[in-house]
Amino acid sequence: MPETPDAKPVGAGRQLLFLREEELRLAQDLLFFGYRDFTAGPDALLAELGMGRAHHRVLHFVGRRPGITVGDLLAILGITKQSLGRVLTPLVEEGYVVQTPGRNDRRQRLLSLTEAGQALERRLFERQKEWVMRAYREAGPVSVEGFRRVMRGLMGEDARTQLDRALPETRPVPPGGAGSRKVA
Amino acid sequence: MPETPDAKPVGAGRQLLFLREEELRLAQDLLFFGYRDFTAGPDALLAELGMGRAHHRVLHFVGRRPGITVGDLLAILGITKQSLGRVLTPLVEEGYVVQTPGRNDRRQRLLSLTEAGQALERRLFERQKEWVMRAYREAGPVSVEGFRRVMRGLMGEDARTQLDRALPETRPVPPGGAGSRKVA
DNA sequence: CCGTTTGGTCAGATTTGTTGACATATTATT
DNA sequence: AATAATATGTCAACAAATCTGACCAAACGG
Repeated sequence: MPETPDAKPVGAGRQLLFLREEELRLAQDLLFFGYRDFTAGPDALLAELGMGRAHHRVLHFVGRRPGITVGDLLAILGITKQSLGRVLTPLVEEGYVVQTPGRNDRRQRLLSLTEAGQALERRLFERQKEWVMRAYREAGPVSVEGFRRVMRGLMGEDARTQLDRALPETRPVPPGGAGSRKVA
Repeated sequence: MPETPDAKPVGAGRQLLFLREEELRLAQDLLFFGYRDFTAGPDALLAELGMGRAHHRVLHFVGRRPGITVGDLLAILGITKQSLGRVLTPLVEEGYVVQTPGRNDRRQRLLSLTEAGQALERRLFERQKEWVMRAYREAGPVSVEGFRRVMRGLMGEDARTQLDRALPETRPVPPGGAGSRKVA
């Protein structure tokens, strides 16, 4: 918390206020341009397949949490089930995503990627990976850590909770193999 | 540049690769959630006025570069003039933006915000300002600098150029006051 | 058995983007 | 002066991704 410039010389206060405002407008610019160009690579690839960004998001989050329920996916994406349906149904029909009934609760349709789904998600990921790695390399590890902290701060409470649940604790690679599939 | 782990023990290499991939997937998550929540505040306000995010972008960039030409705005936004038209025309009709013919080239319609436009843009900005300031405060100045560097790295060449042209060099406040209104 | 939850679906609307074709005014070139 | 190029606007049709509202079916749970 820097000074609240009320008793300060007026010129300096003005300058500080100006800088703060300019700083924040710059943040707006950076987020607009950065996010747009961050998504440009996958967008191009998706367009060739007759898909859009919404499909990518589903592939991404299903890939991230295999066996996720429709309800949880809806909560993460923050959209209605009708909107999700129009993207998810084609993905299932075209063999990118499978739905298996939950064995505790058979109303649930647990979602996971097929081989084709994993392959497609990977192709999309690779594009973004190259792009992000370039930015990370140019900026250096300290900046990357700062980037992560600020981005996390830009998230609302709900999103933070979801992110933490999605990534329990940078789970280390299970040395034995694919053995630790508990809970659900 | 960190090590390029080619001659390293295999286990460590695996681990590094895993972390790198997980790191990058985390970046995807952060950008998705962060950008969404970053825009949520203005979106809500805009909805009340029957406008959308596209209107905000026009108000933002016109406010940032008063007197900008339609062509330059199109280049910044990266959309077609038809798309811009459907957002810009209402903004002009409702008195948020004015078009004044360029005095060098009278084909141009130089865009700037009216008083009402400035007021609206400010209301939108204030919401985002609070949000970003919270994130900035929580993260601290070093992280903010890192955030800026990474975001800039995520931008493509064109966007970087435009950003630099938009903000010639953190122009200092003209000490005389509001006297530098030339051009139009 | 009955109410709730989980998920799906149909229908219609909105916002924001796209192409393509043309029109108008103004500037630049020949 | 005639012609070409540029800056902008506009009409029409279309697509992607969201929304709301209504309704249905299967399965769970008391």
